[in-house]
Amino acid sequence: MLSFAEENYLKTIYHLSKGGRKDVSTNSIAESLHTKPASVSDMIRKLSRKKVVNYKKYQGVNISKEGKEKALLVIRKHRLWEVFLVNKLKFSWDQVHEIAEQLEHIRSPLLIERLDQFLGFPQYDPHGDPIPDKKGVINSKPQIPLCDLKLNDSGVVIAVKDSSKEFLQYLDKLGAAIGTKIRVLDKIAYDGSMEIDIGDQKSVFVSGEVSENILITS
Amino acid sequence: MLSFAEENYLKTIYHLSKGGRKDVSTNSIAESLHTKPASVSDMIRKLSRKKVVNYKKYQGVNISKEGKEKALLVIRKHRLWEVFLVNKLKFSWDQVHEIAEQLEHIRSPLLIERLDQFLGFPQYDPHGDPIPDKKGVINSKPQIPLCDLKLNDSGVVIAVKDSSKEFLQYLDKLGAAIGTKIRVLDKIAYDGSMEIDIGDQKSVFVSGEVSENILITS
DNA sequence: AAATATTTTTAGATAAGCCTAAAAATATTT
DNA sequence: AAATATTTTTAGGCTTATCTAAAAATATTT
Repeated sequence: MLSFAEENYLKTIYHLSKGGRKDVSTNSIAESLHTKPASVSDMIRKLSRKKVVNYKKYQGVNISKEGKEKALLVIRKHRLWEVFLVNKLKFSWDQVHEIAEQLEHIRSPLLIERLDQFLGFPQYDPHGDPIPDKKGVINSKPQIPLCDLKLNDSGVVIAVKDSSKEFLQYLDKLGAAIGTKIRVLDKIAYDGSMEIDIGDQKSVFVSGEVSENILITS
Repeated sequence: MLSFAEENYLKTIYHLSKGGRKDVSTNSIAESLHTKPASVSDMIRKLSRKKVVNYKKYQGVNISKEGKEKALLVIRKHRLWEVFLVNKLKFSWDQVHEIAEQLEHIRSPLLIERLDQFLGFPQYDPHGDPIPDKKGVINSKPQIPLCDLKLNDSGVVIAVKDSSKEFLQYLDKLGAAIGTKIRVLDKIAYDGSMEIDIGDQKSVFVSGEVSENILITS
């Protein structure tokens, strides 16, 4: 059985190996977890002994089949709890991440099954991320970063890449919650920023960084 | 801030100092927590340094005002989560203790407030135990152990002293859930067992141990 | 009250998870 | 390809929470 710390490492390795390529570096794990590379080396050896990652010294790690299943179960729990917090307890989408970080480690398969049922088998969490099923299978709709849209393209906000409080509160302020229609009015080559129309209501400028973190379905 | 382990010790000390008298022995704590007396000595010193218990070597511990508040907050969380599991997720009363043991350590004052509201501000958990309010205040109805009733006395099951799976499943089998009327048909002096009428429906014999763990309101 | 038994504490280990500092391996420059 | 820079690992410590074994204090018998 994995400890809380082991689950957190595994989850991070899973997330990092989605964005980048197969092998994940020690430093990137340390950075994600706000820990030191030396601690990561230790933990990786332990995860390797437990067969949840494949590891060759100095070569980075990649997650094993078994490890991926375990990571996806933690992610499933995290996202289901987020739905609970928002839909049932009326939290806002920027308040739930930290609490779900704790709740995701509660061990009880029956609890998760019942929670899933209680919530009506939701497919997506409040940030638009897909919820893996019991077996870890994810079915996600295609998501395109806002920055990749062409001039005059439009689409609907379907998810966010960054779930930080700060970013979500900024989106709230813009009125660009999930489900909002967005159209590209202008693309500024100089700094990658964009002028966009939000919900056919107002036009605003957003930075390149923001446009990378808003995910659109067309 | 207290660790999970510290919270568990504190909760146990609180419970033990309710049943017995003021000073709680090292051995009794060790027994309750399935740990060794040496470990308890260590932990007590730590809790004492943190001012949540009063401790004089070889004299046992008693919980401080501050410690009692913290213990009651953990108990509040435990009992609210039990209500959630039974009322919302349709768990049976014998399934919830272990899960609540995990959930009680989740740290988020807002979460507990919202959960309380979501559940309709319940006063009692599924085992009949009173739920402390935000400030740790408990208002509990008088509870008398079944074994203290006189011949022909009757009352309603209001709570159970033992919340173990085994005991609760036995009560289910008897049909003696909370709210059930019970009348004393006979008291066997020899071994402390009793013959009782359950819900005006059937008469059964229960052992002295069982009759100590069923709490009645008259 | 002396002897014995019990309880409690201390001493010394162990494992998990983290750290800093130094060494080793790999990558990048020149 | 040699020198330099970066990344990763190892070595050695620290804290928390546990343990066993032994010592010290308290309780109970005789």
